[in-house]
Amino acid sequence: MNINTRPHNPADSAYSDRQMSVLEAALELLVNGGEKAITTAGIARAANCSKESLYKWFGDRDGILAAMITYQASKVRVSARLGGPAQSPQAFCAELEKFGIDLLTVLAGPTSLALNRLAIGQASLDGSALGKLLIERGRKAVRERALVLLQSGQLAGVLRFDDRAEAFDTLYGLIVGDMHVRLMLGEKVPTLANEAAQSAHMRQAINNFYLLYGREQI
Amino acid sequence: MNINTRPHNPADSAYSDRQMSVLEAALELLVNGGEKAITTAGIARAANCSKESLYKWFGDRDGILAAMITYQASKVRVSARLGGPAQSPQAFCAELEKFGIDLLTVLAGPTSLALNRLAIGQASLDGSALGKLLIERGRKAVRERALVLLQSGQLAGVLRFDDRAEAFDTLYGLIVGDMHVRLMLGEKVPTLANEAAQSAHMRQAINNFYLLYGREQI
DNA sequence: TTGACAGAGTACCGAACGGTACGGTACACG
DNA sequence: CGTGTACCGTACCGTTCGGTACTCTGTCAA
Repeated sequence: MNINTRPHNPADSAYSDRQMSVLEAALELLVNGGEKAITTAGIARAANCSKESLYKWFGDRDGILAAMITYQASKVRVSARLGGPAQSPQAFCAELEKFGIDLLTVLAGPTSLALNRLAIGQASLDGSALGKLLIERGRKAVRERALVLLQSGQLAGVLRFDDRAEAFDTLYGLIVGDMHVRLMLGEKVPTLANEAAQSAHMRQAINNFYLLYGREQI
Repeated sequence: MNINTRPHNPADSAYSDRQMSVLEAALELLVNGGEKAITTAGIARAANCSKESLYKWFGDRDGILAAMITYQASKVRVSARLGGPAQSPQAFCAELEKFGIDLLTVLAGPTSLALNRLAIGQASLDGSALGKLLIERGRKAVRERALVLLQSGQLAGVLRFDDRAEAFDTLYGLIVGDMHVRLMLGEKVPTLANEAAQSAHMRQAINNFYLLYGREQI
């Protein structure tokens, strides 16, 4: 059975090399020109393939958009550290800061921004299929990674909390704030302009998080 | 030559009653059907006006979208309390909680969500005009309100911080977190499902904020 | 060699949309 | 009463886009 004969199944993340190069071209179009630039003719031209192949592989235009999200999510699959329980507090702090930097880097990346804009622009009163896909494939990954990280911090005696999810929400809010929305709206966020500002913001966020959920009192 | 036929309007509303009713109809279309539903013919049909009038009043389709944002922002103009310096800590806490509830209520409102989706969907690599407008007309208002609120808290001796903007960012992150993005993606956020969950979340956020920026140590 | 097949390239179709033009109507004003 | 004006309703135009069909070329296996 050829791989091409199972097209529009969202759970199927196995794309052929040709299909991946097509999705790559489509992502570049999206990043550079927004949703308006994602036309079937445009993708076919940019990827040197025929429109007929696009429809055979992805079903319809929505299938292409969904495949773009699935493909990009499978590409960014972060190195999910296993939650090793014991480390020094300093090592854990560095781990936490690395997570924060990674989070901001991903959220501010042009491809992530473009896909989030795409899914949000499509959403309406009823739940958006692209939005669901983005949450399932993209957001849950970083959330899971953060949850095991927090748990390892608790086991190592660095952190103290009752509700892991609540602690994660707080951490996320302290790190990201409204930066994500502002970026998606096209604003130039000064916190991310240079390395120094970004590092200062991250230290501030982590410090506040420690004040709230650190084991030692202040 | 100004076409505005309302000489003695309040300086704020630059739109005539007829134009406002048209914008109201356009907003309803947007809320119910997303950006795709904002067609010139659709607006004209829903508002019982002619397409020619639309183009005379707003220039082109983008002008209609911009007018929708401007009009909605002028409508939601919150009662900006003047920063009265002295209150009891309890009164200030209630004020802060009221601000948080208002903030979440506005952000989760269908019209605000639809307009944010619209502006984000239009944004691209270069800054979006709608995004700038939304930030300028919508976001800055609540930010200013929060800043004077925080300052009054500092003057009343309840809060303690060096950088007002930094404190506001923290407060915003604690209250909103990633709820706004999840709502825009179409997710049903359980924190906003019922009054109890919302109130609990708000108390948690305010409490954390006090732990970070309250005057008395814990 | 030949047949099957995947896929590129192109032409085409119908629908929808942005924008314009025009006729008809109500109303204000002199 | 005549004239101008604002505006509605509708018809119309050019363009674009999603989706389909058809032709042609390269590849591979029997």
